[in-house]
Amino acid sequence: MTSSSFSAPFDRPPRERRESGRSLQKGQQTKAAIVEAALGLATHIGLEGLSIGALADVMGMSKSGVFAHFGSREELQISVIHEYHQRFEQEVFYPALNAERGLARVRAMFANWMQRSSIEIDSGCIYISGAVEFDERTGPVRDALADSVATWHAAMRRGIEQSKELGELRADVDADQMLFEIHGLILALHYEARFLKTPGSIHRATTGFDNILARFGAAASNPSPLSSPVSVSIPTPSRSKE
Amino acid sequence: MTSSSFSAPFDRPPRERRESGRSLQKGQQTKAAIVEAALGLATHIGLEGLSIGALADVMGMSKSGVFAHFGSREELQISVIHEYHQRFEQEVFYPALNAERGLARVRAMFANWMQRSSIEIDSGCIYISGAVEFDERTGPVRDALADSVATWHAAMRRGIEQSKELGELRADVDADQMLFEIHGLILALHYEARFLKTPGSIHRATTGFDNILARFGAAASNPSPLSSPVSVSIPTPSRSKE
DNA sequence: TGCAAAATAGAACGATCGTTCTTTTTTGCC
DNA sequence: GGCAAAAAAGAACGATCGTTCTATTTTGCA
Repeated sequence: MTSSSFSAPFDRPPRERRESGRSLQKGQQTKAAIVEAALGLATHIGLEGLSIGALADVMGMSKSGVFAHFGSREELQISVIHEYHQRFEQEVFYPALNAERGLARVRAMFANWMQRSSIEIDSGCIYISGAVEFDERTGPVRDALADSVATWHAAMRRGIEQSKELGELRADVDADQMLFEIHGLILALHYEARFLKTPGSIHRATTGFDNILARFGAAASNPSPLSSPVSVSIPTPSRSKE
Repeated sequence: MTSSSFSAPFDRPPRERRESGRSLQKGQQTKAAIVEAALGLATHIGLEGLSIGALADVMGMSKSGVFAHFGSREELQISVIHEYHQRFEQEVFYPALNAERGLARVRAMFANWMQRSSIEIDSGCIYISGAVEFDERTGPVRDALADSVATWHAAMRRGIEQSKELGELRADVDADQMLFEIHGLILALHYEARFLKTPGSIHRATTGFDNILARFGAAASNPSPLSSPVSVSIPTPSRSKE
């Protein structure tokens, strides 16, 4: 509910267009529709592949009509990133807050992340394509992208730290190390399922997560910690939705 | 030495230009120089960012002069992929064959892979950027890329299987699962070090590999398997080069 | 209903793209 | 050294790109 922590770098729009709080002006809702269409295009072909001409075709508008809402292509790209950030937040982060603080919440975060990633096997993910497109550039687009990713990573790291404080993870666990390995599972899923079309990748990612949990000290919830330490599927007890 | 296994899909050029085995014609060595320059550009800006005009500038040639060597941009991209494949092969795979069959060789493969990945934090990697650029396309470029990656994965999987046969890994280890998790470490390294500029990513990747080895049954070479199961750095005993 | 402002359309710009065609230069062998 | 072939250059093509400018339409409030 609270939009305090996760959405730190992207606060609400700076109160544009008058001081009226009434229904959206026509231009504003058109802009929102353009951003939605742009996000749909960008996930598939990337932020760099996104062109104003193609976007205008999709919208049934003229190039200049679309362009006028943003003033530059960079501003359009940043709008798409902010929109993606908000959706990620609402699909992955907020629902996980319904789970109990600690390991249950970390599990919920990963489960939600996996659900979204599974969908993005078909649609694409601008956190991943954007990283490749902007990894050697500077500027506001790269910064918006990196800030958004860093914010999500910070949220997951916080969950891991809280699990440590609650004794659900070993006290000597390196949260950054654990996050690094989890992130790798998501990236491998995207690579193998979306590019290589390898079957069974989703199961490998979830199995990898269970393996990481077992190793980083979540052995308490593991019924037989020594008999089969590999590929043990630890069920998620309390899930909020899904 | 033997070019038997790893380089399966990319055999030697089909004996172009006469049947003479003598020194390279002028055109051939120019083409080789173009491919080298193209590879240098493509690793930084991607196979899709690679333009014939920019390549001509780098080479000090005309666009049409460069173009004539390939006949199409796709053919240029495929040539770059083949060149990258060969270099990867010679830097990562072949040297690892000097290590003993089994876990030592798997360790050597990963160490060589890591060394190359560490360099590619600065230069980029077309296996990673290419996956994002071509994950929703069909055609010869995507196929060349996917085949090259799949061939390398097969080589690593073979090393894991051999380690199982030699009893250096648990008999019930899922080689695809282990490969998936290792691949994730390389991808996370690239993402966090190259895009996010997170310090310490190289150490996290090597630590992750040690963690995977410890979990998948390489406990025999681990001096104290229970005291500190996290972040244990298992030294690589016999390394061929480096 | 009228009118200013906002939203959209339309045309054109310079630049770059891959590609084709023609011409010139360079190469390698007799 | 001459000569055919290979290699490279040069110019031009249609297309698309982001962007700018002006004209037209639509909106929202008086």
